[in-house]
Amino acid sequence: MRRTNVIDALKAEAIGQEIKLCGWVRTRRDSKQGFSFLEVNDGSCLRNIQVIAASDLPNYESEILKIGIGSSVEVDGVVVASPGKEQATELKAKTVKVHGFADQTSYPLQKKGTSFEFLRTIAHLRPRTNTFGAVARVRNEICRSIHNFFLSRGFVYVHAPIITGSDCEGAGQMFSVTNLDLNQLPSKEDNGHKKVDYEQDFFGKPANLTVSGQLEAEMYAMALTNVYTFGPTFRAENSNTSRHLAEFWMIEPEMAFCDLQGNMDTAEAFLKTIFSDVLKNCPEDMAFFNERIDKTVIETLKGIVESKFVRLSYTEAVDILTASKESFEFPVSWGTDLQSEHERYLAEKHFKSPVIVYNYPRAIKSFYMRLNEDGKTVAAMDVLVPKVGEIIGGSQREERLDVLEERMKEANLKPEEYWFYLDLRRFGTAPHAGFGLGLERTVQFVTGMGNIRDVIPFPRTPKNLEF
RNA sequence: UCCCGAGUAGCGCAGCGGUAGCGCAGGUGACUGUUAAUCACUUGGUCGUUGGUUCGAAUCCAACCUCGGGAGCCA
Repeated sequence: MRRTNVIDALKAEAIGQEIKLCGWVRTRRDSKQGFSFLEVNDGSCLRNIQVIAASDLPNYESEILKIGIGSSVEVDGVVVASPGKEQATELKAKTVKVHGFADQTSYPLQKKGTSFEFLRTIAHLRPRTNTFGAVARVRNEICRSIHNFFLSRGFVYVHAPIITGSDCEGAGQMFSVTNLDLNQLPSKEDNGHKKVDYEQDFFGKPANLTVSGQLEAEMYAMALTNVYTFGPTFRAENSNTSRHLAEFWMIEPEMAFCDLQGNMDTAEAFLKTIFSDVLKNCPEDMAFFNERIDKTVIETLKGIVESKFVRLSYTEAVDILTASKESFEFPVSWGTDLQSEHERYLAEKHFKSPVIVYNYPRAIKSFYMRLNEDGKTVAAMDVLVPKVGEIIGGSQREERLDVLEERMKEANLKPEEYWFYLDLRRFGTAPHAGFGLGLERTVQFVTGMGNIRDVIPFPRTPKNLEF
């Protein structure tokens, strides 16, 4: 018999069908009238299906009465209309096969209140909870929506490498990749100093995990026009916040013949598509988040889908912040980077909507961002959303060889290590732009989950690598 | 990494100087087309670790570890 998912067995159309259903028991209730109720969940949706197991089943005494939370079962039976108030259908069991019991004295999950902190210590079991099941499904829907958005617009999905040889991508601290014996490192003399001899390492030179796929995406954009990367990214920063991970997923579109304006247009349409897809395709999970996690998520997402993002220059942002009566811990002045509190004020209080800030001072942004005509600012943009803060960071790239070389000197970078990046400007250069979207921050924003460690299956953070 | 706050039964928490308690879970029994079922009884703890103050420390102090909130870095 073909296996049916819980989500399908719950539909009224299923009534009368004979099905096989498999899943994990969330709770068992017994009736002395001669049957037990088993709430079974298989992750296909938030809800459970109620299985009616009658006492005349051959294994009723021996097995069914021993089923507790966490047991896995395979049920053959008929879907019938439920006399109960809480559900339309239920499954009347003809056979109940127990694949595995779960010892109730040691099974850590309960029917009632379990903290996210505790669930992180049992990351192998937490997907069996309502919240983490819903997060997994919404995260999946967001990924589907992202691919749909780009593929339907003719973007090519490019796989950027995970291991990179450029040790100065500039986006943060990197993790080393080596197969040298760390207890017996080969060394060689260099100007009288003993240094690790990387020539003996696997790649013959220092290697790291990528902190961004942007440079690689730019190379493909300069041939395929519109591309995007979607993969894991690594930062070895000692960041202990609810918004940072050492390993996270990032989406980086890169578009040739595109300026900052087009970049902002794409970013806005992109976020709106994701939010509306989730609202449309995950109504049950979103209702759950709205009820249990954050009473405002659905309203917020709907508002964003229907509204236009506020766009203002860095200079205008500084003017607004200076004019505001808000008392900030850090003073605002033109030329310094916006602090978290400033970004939050703009998105949460002043505009109460996503905000795109663009044209930042050149001194506080990366070398590859295109220098504006004023000579003081670069064509950078950050998309700020309430609560999470920066969700997208991007820019139009510097396509002029001489300007780029000048900017690299300012940043103390060695042009020879970026020879391929500079080649793009030598051979058929073109204006281009792109941005990076943090997947986990997007999942956080969409679900209302407060901690980024709870929107990725197995979070990697400083001193945390158990699973 | 910095500034706050917290670590007490499997989980959620109370106790804040005199030697440990509640709810849930687990166990036993009763009851029930039940809905995080309900009711009664019951098992369970070197109070994060190490050291100090004290006649006496879960309670006060110090260091460390872990977690949370905020900051920096950023996505």
